[in-house]
Amino acid sequence: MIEQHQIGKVADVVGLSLRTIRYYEEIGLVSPSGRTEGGFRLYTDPDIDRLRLLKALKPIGMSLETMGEILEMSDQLARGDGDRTAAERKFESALARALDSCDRMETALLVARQALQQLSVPARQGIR
Amino acid sequence: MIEQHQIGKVADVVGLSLRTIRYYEEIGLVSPSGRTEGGFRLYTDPDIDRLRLLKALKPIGMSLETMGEILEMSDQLARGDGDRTAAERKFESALARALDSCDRMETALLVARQALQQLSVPARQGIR
DNA sequence: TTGCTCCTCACGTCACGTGAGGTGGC
DNA sequence: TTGCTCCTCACGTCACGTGAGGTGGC
Repeated sequence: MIEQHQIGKVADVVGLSLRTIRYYEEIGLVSPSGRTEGGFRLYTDPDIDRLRLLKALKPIGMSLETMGEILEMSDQLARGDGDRTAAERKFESALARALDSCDRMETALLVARQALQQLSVPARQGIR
Repeated sequence: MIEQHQIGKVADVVGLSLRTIRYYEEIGLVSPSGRTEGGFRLYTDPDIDRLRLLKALKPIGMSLETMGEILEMSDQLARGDGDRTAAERKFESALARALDSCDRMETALLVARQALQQLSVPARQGIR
């Protein structure tokens, strides 16, 4: 029997808020695989993996729309429909752009650290 | 004579949009040092430095409110008013928290890169 | 005088946060 | 039966984007 989890537990293990998880469903990113009789959302492990991916990609400043496209392409490749090589190319290029975002973020982080250093140095001089 | 720059040039050299610069003024973060007769904003080099700092700290996910506090404390220390040691302590702790944000961002970036790698590996297997 | 740059509203958007009021399930 | 967890609206918020309609300045 497949393990089903309620939204609260999912939020806990993935590290997203209930609202965020519901919002991702609202915009069509991740829907629960089922519901209880009373309407409680039930998530399977693959559902949780999708949420984990979104949570992981969030910090690089990717829009939810772009993330949705990546998820969709990944699904399509996994199912194996459509034009394989064309789909593969699109997917690879999307991943490449995502990795570029990571690099830009890395640089931005460096700049931020330098700015913070610059800030603390003159302040110290003013005191001592 | 002090160099004055119009908002468009400032936006260009700093890398922020006109709207963003105006918004930062709206919420009290950075105001132009002057205006022309006709109402055009005029920025001096120190104004531009403040904007540069904001631009640099943005990627670490700090709220504009927090950045405002850092700017304010830095100003206060530069002017040298208030309780010096208390102000210094507050400022140092704010900077320390900012550097912590950088570290967390660094970790998040690592997780993002790993997630992207995981994504591309099974996709390739499905094709070959 | 013609363009380009700037101005102030003011509504729209993205990604949620935060109650309000109500029900499900061990 | 009592709590805790979940549900669906629906309005609020943060950090801007995006016109609309109008004026300034080399």
